[in-house]
Amino acid sequence: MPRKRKLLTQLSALQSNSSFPPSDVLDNLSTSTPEGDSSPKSSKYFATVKRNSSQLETDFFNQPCVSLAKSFLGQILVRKLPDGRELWGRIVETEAYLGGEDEASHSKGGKQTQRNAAMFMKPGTLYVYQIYGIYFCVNVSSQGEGAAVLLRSLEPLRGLDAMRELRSSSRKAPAKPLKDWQLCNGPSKLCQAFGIDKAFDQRDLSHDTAIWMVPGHELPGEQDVVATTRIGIGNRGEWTQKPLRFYLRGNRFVSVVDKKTEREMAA
DNA sequence: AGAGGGATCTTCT
DNA sequence: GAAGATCCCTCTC
Repeated sequence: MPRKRKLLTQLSALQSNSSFPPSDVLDNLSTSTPEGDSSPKSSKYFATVKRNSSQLETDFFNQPCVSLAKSFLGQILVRKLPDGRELWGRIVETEAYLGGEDEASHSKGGKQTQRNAAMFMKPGTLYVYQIYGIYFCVNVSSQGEGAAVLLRSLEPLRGLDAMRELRSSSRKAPAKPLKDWQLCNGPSKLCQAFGIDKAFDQRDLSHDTAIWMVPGHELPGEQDVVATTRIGIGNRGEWTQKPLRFYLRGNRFVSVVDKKTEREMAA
């Protein structure tokens, strides 16, 4: 489905009331420009009003890892940049990393280190680590000892110009401007686009002022979620093949599509 | 369209 | 000392 039409669908769903999400999400929408990027900085008072009742809290994050990984799909990650600009992205792809027994997890064997400490913290705590010396990945701690959910892809909703800047700055050739679908379709790309680095490690998603989540208005049903193997974990025995990656079927912003699994799904 | 390699550095063995 | 929950560019078919 064309993107424009999809956005229109979302918008009309919002405006035709529905009790969900609550009012301040609507406020955000109605006070933002369509572009969202060049909007004037809001006052402190307004910013305070903006982020309270609708944001996802600890009780949401406090669910088993696989359950949380699926529940994230369709929810919205919000990032407020130092200059006041807000970035919005709809979560479309996640991976569950269980503690202890999961051989592909940084917390395998139940071992806690300085790096992975955030995986053992309260649900909703961010675990950010550097990979290959140059990139970052962001996880959210879930219920369960050492368990966390990796955020793999977002559908950019607001602040796309800022995302493009952040993504392009760390690349070599100026090249062509990135397409919308290239902004956040990968765990390290979304970190770049949202300005998430090591400084966000161990922060609490339900109390931070620079990053938080709000409920999405278009949540998927069972049929819309593809469950398949995780990406880039190498050979981890039986854990290599477990269906612990989840993404929205048919969404253009997913990083890796598994057509075979999709064909095997019941229509 | 797909394969292959380089970048780059922290963490843990 | 080696590996790594990645990305991007280049080469080849």
